[in-house]
Amino acid sequence: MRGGRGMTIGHAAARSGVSAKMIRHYEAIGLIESERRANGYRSYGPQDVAVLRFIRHARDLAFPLEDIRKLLALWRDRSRASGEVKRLALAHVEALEEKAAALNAVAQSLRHLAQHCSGDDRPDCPIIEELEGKTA
Amino acid sequence: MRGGRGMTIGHAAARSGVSAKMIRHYEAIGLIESERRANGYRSYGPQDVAVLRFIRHARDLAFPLEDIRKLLALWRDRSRASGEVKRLALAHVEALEEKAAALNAVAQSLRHLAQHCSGDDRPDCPIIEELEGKTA
DNA sequence: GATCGGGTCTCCCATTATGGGAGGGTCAAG
DNA sequence: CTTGACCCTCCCATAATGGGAGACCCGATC
Repeated sequence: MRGGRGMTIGHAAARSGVSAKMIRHYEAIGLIESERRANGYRSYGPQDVAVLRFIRHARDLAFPLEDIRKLLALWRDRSRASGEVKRLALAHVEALEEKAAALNAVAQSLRHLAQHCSGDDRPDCPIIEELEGKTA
Repeated sequence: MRGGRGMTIGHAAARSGVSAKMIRHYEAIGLIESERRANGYRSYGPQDVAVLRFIRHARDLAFPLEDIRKLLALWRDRSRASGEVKRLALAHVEALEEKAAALNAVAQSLRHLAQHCSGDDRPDCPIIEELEGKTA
C-alpha cells in the first residue's frame, strides 16, 4: 500500500508543512501510520502527504488533535453524513469564541486599570491595588 | 518572621483561593517561600496569604507566572515607579488581545465554512474540502 | 492506648502541542 | 573511505494545574 518507494520523512515534512518531529509524534499517538523501509526509515506516499496536509490545515484552524482524529475518520468515510462534521466544527467554534471572549474581557479590564495608572516615577498604580485585592 | 504559629497550607489555601498543590508549586519555582514547623509542615502568616491572594488575582488576569514574579517584586518595592508596572501590564494586554483576535479569526472562518455545510446526511461539506486543501 | 479520620509530606505522572538535543545508524557523493 | 546530510530512538523542556501513591503526623474518640 501507499507505494513501495515512498519519500522519506524529511520530504514528506517539506511537502506537507508538518515538521518531521511532529510526523513522528502523530504516528506515536496513533493519528497516522507509517510504512518502513528495510533500513528502518519511514516511507510516505502522496496519499500520506495529503493526510498530513489535512492535519496541518485543521491545526491552523486550531482543532485539537483529538478532534482531528475524528475529522480524519469522517474524511476517510466517503459516505459520511456532513451533520457530524458540522456539529464537531460548531462545537469547536463555540469553544474558540468562549476562550477569545474570556481573553478579551481580561484584556479590557486590565487595560482599564492601566489607563488610570500614572506610569511615571510615582508608585501609585491601580493595577497593583487591584492585585492587592483592595478592589477585588 | 511571619509569626511563629502560622496556619497550615490547607488553611492558607482556603483563605487565599490558591490550592495547596499550587502553593507548593509556587514555592518549588521560587515564587514564594514557606516557613516550616518542627514537624516539617509548612506554616503561613497573614502576610503570606496576602501574597497568595495577589498571585491569584494576577492569575485571574491571566498574567503568566514569570510576569507575576516581576509584579511581586514591584509590589514589594514601596518606592517603585509605576511606569514599569504599566509597561508590563500593557505588554500583557497586547499579548492577550492578539491571542483573542487570532482565536476569533479562526472561529469566524470556521463558522463561515460551517454555514455552508448542509449538516444533513449528505457527505458534502466545505469544511472537509477546506481541510483537504482544495481551497487553501 | 490503640485506632481512626483527616491533613500533610514528597515524588511521580498526566495533560496539549511542539521543539531541542544526544548518541548512533544509513547512505550517496566525492 | 571519509564527509555530510539524512534518519533512527530516547530523554527533556515548555505553562499551569491536577491526580494519586505511600508515608507520616496529630487530635479525638472508644
